[in-house]
Amino acid sequence: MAGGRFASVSNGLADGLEPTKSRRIFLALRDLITRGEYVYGDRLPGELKLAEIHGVSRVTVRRALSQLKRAGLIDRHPGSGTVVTFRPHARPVVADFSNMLANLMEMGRSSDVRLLAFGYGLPPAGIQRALRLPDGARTQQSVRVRLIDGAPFSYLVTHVPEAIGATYTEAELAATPLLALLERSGVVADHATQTITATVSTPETAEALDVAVGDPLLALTRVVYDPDGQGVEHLAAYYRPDRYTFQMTLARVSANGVRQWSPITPAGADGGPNDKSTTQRGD
Amino acid sequence: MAGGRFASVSNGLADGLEPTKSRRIFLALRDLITRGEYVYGDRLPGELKLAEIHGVSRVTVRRALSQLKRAGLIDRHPGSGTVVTFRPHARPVVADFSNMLANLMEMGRSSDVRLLAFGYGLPPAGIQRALRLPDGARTQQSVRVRLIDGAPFSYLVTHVPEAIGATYTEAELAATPLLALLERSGVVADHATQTITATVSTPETAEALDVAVGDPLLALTRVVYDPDGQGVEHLAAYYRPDRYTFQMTLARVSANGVRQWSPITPAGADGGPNDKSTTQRGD
DNA sequence: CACATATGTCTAATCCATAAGACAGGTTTT
DNA sequence: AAAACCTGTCTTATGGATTAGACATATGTG
Repeated sequence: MAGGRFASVSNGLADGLEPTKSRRIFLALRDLITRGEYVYGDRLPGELKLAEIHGVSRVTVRRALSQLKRAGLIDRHPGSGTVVTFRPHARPVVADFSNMLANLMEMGRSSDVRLLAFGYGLPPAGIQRALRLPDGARTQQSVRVRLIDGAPFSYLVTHVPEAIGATYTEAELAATPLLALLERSGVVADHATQTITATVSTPETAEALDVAVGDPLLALTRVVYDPDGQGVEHLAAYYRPDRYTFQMTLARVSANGVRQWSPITPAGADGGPNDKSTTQRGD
Repeated sequence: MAGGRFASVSNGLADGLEPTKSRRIFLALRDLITRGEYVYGDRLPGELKLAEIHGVSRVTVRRALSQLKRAGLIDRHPGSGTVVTFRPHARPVVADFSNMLANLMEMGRSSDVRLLAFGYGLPPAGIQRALRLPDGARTQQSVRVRLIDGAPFSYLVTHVPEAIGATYTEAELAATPLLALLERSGVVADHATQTITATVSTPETAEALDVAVGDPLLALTRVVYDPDGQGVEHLAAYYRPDRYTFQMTLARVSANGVRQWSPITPAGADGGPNDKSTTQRGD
C-alpha cells in the first residue's frame, strides 16, 4: 500500500487474506486486465455471467470484484456494468530474458533494496549441489527485497561461497548489486543457468511482497559460474507478477538453413543509442 | 493421471479441488522439491515444524503431505520422518528463451495435441490491438492442449487474422504447429514480442491441464509480426509449472566495453551436433 | 413507456476446512 | 532404558466463506 505509481495496481487485500474462491477469481481477472486482455474502457462480463464461468455464486463474484475495485482496476456502475479503469501507463517493471531491469532509471523510477537477512551457514542440499560445493562448505546467505517507487516487487534469496562472500560487507550488499560486488572482488562471472517457473507465495514471501499467501509468483532460479565451472552465486528470486514480468523481442532469423527465433539484445535493438548505460543490474 | 513419465509428478488432487490452505502448502512444498531445493533422500521438516512455518495446524500440514505422497514425491515413515522420493530424471519439459521445446523428440518422448475449440469471430479488444487489426476484423480462434507422454502440460489460445487462418483447415491445425502452417501459407514471421508471467488457473485451464482451480500457472503471451509490422499470430499460453519451465544458459560477454549477459542458442551451445533438427516448434 | 439487464443490499442456512488437543506406536539418540 | 522425535489416528468444536434466494435501484434500448 506504500505507494507511488503502483497505487493503481495494488493487491486488493484486506479481506482476501486467505486462499478463497473469491481471491482466486480476483487474481484471474486481475491477470486478464494487467496483461491487456481487457483494456481501459472495456466492460467485464456481468456478475451472473462470471459466476457461471467460474462455477460460483454471485456473492463470491462480487467479493472478487470488490477487491478489483479496491485495487483501482475497475469501476462499477449500477445498471450499466463493470468497466476497466486500469491505465497501462502504470505497467509492471519489465525485464528482458537476461533479467536486466530494462531502463529502470531512465524511466525516472527509484529502486530500493531492503536487506532482510544476512549470515553464513550450511546451504540446503540442492543449492550445495548446484554450486558444486564440497560437503560441509558454508555459504553466505542473504534475503533481500527490491522495491520500485516504494513498492516491493521482488524477493531475492542468494547463496555465495563463504570465501567469496567475505570480500564484502553486509552494508555493501544492501546498497550494491551482488554481481557488481562479485566482480569487484575479482570473481569472473563466466556463464549462468537460469530457470523460470511459477509458484505460490508462502507466508515469508507473501509478507515481504505484500500479497496474500497463496497468490501466484514468478520464480527465477539462477546459478552463476566462473570460467572453471565453479558456482559463485545461487539466486532464488520471486516476483509479483503484477509488478514484474519478463519481456523480450525475438527475431526470426535463418541460421544453418534453419529458421529459428533469436532474442534481440536491448542495447542493439530498439534504435535507442543508450549504450552508455551503467553496469547491468544483477537482479 | 493418464500418464507415462509423469506418474511421479502428478498433481496430488482428489481432495484438494478447492483453494485451501492445505492445497497451498502442497504447492509450496512441491515447488521446493521439483526445483531441487530438496533432493532425493532429503528429509522434510517435521509436521509440527511445517505447521509453525506456515502458520497452520498439524492437521492442515498432514493434508498437504498426503497430497505430496499421492503425487509420489515423498514417502512417510512413522518415527523416522518424511523423505523426498522425487527423482529428477522425470524432470519437466524444458524450453529455452525462444520457447522451443528443446530436444523433445530426441528424448524419446511423444508429443500430442488436442484441439478443444476452433472458429472465427471478433477478437477481444486487447488482442485486436496487439495484432494491429482494424475495427471489425475477425480472427480465427483456436484452443489447443499439448500433451507430453499423454499428460497435458500446455493450454494454448491462438488468434490469427481471418484471411491467414483460411489457408489451412481445422484438421491441419490439430496436427501441425501453427507457425509451420503460417509459413507454408507464405506468411513471413519476422519478429515477435513475448511476455512471461505467472497467473492462476481458471476452471477452463484447470480442467484442460488437470490441475486444481487456483493452482499457479506459467503464462506466456506472444505476438508474431510480419515484416510490415502487421500481426499474424497472437498466442496466449498457459503451462503447468511442474511439467514445463523456461530454462536458458547465459554467457557473460563484453560488448561495447560493457559486460552483459547474452543467451546461448541451444544449437550452437551444448556441443551436440544436432543441427539437423526439424522445423522448430511454434509452441 | 415497457422491458431487459446491470449492480447494490440483505437474509438465512449450510458446509467444510481448520484448529486444538489427546493418545498410540514406531525410530533414533543418548 | 529412557528420552526425544517422528508419523498415524481420533475427537470435538468453531468460524467464515459460500450458497441460494428475494428485492431494490440504476441504465440503456426498442
